[in-house]
Amino acid sequence: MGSIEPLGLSPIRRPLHEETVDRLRDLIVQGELAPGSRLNERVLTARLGVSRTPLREAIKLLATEGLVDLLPNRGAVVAPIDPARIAETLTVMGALESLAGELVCAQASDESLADIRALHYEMLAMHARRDLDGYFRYNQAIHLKIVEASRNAVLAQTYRQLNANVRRVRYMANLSAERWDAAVQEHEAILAALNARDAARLKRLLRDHLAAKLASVLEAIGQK
Amino acid sequence: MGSIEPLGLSPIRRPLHEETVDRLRDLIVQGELAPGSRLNERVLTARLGVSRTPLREAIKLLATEGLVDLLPNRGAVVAPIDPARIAETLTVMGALESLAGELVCAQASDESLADIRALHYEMLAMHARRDLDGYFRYNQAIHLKIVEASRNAVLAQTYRQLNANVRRVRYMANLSAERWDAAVQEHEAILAALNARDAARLKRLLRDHLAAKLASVLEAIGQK
DNA sequence: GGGTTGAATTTTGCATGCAAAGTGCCCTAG
DNA sequence: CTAGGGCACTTTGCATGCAAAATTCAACCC
Repeated sequence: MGSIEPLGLSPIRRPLHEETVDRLRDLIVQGELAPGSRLNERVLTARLGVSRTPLREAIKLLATEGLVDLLPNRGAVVAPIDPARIAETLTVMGALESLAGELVCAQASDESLADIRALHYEMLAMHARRDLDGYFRYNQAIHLKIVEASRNAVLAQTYRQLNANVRRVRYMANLSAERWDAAVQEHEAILAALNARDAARLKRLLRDHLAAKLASVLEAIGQK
Repeated sequence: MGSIEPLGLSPIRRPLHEETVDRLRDLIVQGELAPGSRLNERVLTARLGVSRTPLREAIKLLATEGLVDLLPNRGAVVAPIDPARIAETLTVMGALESLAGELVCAQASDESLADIRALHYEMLAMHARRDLDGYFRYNQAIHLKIVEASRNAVLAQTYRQLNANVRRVRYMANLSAERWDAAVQEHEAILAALNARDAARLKRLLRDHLAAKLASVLEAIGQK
């Protein structure tokens, strides 16, 4: 029954196609593969060190995430960053986070809330020392944590999927100082509502927060 | 520039993997491939008349939709119908429809609303003649149409994806007469709010309607 | 000189081959 | 008769082969 693990060494290889999806997604999200650029299979197999089969499976998965566009008989390109689509995505994410907030107030464990609080203060620290990258990381982590604390796996997965598409603009959009400060204020309010488990208020705050992010992101894109 | 279409004849073949995703999804949604049954590649290639490559791509896509579970090195199985997961999914769909209702009131064209009205009356006809299958079809069509009328493609796609998973229970759950009548009443109210473009009311109605469906579905599953 | 055609090359889409992991059956030992 | 081990078969995961579609590029015609 229980097979013997070879001495702590856990050579449980993840399937190649999974690994490839993640690596390719990272390349796209971080902008290393620019929006609009073609995904040449030969080039990518060389770059990623996998054969075409798992690569193609990965490309098709990312197409359903909206990160790449499939052109029949002509391969795939990194999906362009379409402001309208980003706006649509953030609208949906707003509704999802809003639902998450409601669920969190109703049923999240105190430990989850404590985790979120901790992340919040880490984020404040990053803001204090004007570390934008660090701030983004903790900001992301907080929103993800809220969604996960909702104890609704479908919600969390849907949110993560949409999020990949939005994260791409991060690397283009350098927050204005005012917007940054305002966002931190909004997070303070969110944390307060979370502590009070005030579902109605939290819902509204999260939704407004996402709406503000939408405005900020669109402005940043517009400048490009 | 504009290439000439070969005389109206449009022999544009869809990619095989796409075709395969759709066919396989139908088999699963309609229960022809029972929950828990293994997806043997050799068997399915024979049944669908495609080779393993597009089939495997299709299976991986359906895995992200949650219709199949991937077991590394042991293939794939049709995802079991998990009441908890169905509940989670319907909760998320409720939030999405609620958002859709809001958007529809704000910005849908009068034509879209007219389409929905028409579908509504078709559905009433099916209810009148106690045609459950026809009723389900129009019911589905109405909900999809609402989501599409929101003019948010991301919302629509997300909704459709979640919906596939829920449609499976349809074929198991034979609505009680009371619940059926109640659902029709709810639809009447929804249509009224839609006509009045009363966003707040529509939001609430759609959310409650989904919640009621959730209860009904869970009960039906419970009986199995 | 500009535009068009067409042949060579590249690239994709799908099929199939090969090795490793998994499964089950049978035989044997107790 | 049951439990265990080993061997053969099946199935998956990944790599590669092959044909068709698309792209490129250059010669040619007007």
